[in-house]
Amino acid sequence: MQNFELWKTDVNSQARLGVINTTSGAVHTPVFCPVGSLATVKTLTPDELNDIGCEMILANNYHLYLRPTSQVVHELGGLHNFMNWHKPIITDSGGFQVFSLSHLRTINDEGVNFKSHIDGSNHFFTPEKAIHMQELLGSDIAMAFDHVPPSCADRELATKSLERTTLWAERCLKAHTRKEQQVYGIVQGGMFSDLRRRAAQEITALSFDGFAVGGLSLGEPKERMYGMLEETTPFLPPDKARYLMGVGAPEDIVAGVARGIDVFDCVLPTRVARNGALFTDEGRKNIRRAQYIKMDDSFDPNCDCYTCRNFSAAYLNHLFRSDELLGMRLASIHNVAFLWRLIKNIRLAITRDRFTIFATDFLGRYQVTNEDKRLEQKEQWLKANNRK
RNA sequence: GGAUGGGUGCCGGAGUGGUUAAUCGGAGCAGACUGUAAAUCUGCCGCUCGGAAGGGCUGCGGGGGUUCGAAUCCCUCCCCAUCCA
Repeated sequence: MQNFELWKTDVNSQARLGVINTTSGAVHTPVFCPVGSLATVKTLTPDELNDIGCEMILANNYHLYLRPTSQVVHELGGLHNFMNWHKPIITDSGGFQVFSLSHLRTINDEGVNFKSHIDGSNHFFTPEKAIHMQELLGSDIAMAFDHVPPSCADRELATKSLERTTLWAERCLKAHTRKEQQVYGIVQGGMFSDLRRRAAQEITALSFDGFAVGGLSLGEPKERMYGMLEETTPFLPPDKARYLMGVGAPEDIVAGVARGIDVFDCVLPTRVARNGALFTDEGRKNIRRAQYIKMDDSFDPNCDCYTCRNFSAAYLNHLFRSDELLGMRLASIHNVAFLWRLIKNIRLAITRDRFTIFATDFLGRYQVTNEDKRLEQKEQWLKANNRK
């Protein structure tokens, strides 16, 4: 059985329909993977994810290595057993933490020295170690250890991280021993078209089971990100799965599929849910708003998720205003279910050769946050948190 | 009746002569969040005109006074808490 089967390509776009075959089962694509870095999709049980329909989730090598440690997870029967999720799991190598915890690490060609955010202890990550630890976790798909540069990286840094990522990719493949576990390589290249192309060519020359596009959606404007995608996916082999890392805003999933992406993962639906924002066909809406205090109807009448079937907007509003934990759970269920419904609709549209019509319709209705506001507030968040 | 301590913006609570439309919490009103150090962060939060910059008005229990200037000092009245009769 092939690791990836391409079933169909849309006639009017690059959208694809396919299936990823893993030892834990099949994953139909396009697919969205909720993120459970610490072996838990925050606030949700595996049963709830199953009820929604989720086919694959993402866990994090770095976080689990620090606690409870990869070895402990291994001794407890592996990640699936440990967290009681028996469908496919993809693990991030820790490459993203090279970016997100950049102030706690130093990097050279050999690897990355992290100062643990938990207790300050030092840990040296190498590509070999990143692969070995993911083998201990027993994920179905392991990611290569990459160097993620910030979106503002200049040409020099983007080139360096690209070269380092290629070097590390080769070492990852060489270190990999578990045949039943797939490994995906990652394309970097910053915000430079030619570097993206070069990275794609270098990485796809290696015998990975699938290919990821990394280093996007890190604060650059959306058009930029879409542009970079367009410079990358044409250089990826059609017979391997393509994974856009860390992307999961509804509009970006649609845009990504249109540009030939099969797999997405993102913390957005669950994080945003914990802060009271719910996805709707018209865009994200804050359930805390005063307008919902007395709304006895379902928050989203178009939604058939557990939350919308059983609770009023007024009740959700109350839970959030009262800081009740159930609010975060119900909102998370809704947001993950919303994305899953989006994925199902996308698949259906591709099947019927109607993807571009669907995409135009969806994007026409879905209100996206103003770019300037996004960037401004993101900056403020970073500033506030760097103080600590 | 007496003693003591108090009365500050929606609430709690700083502030004891100018830099105070008034620190800081909470509540309230909005917004952000993209391979999770995120149940986090940001802005607004007396009234009013303005898109904004900025302007006007009112304001620290009530009234009166001192002062160039008062939430802050003085007088007086009202109210609250505790204690004593």
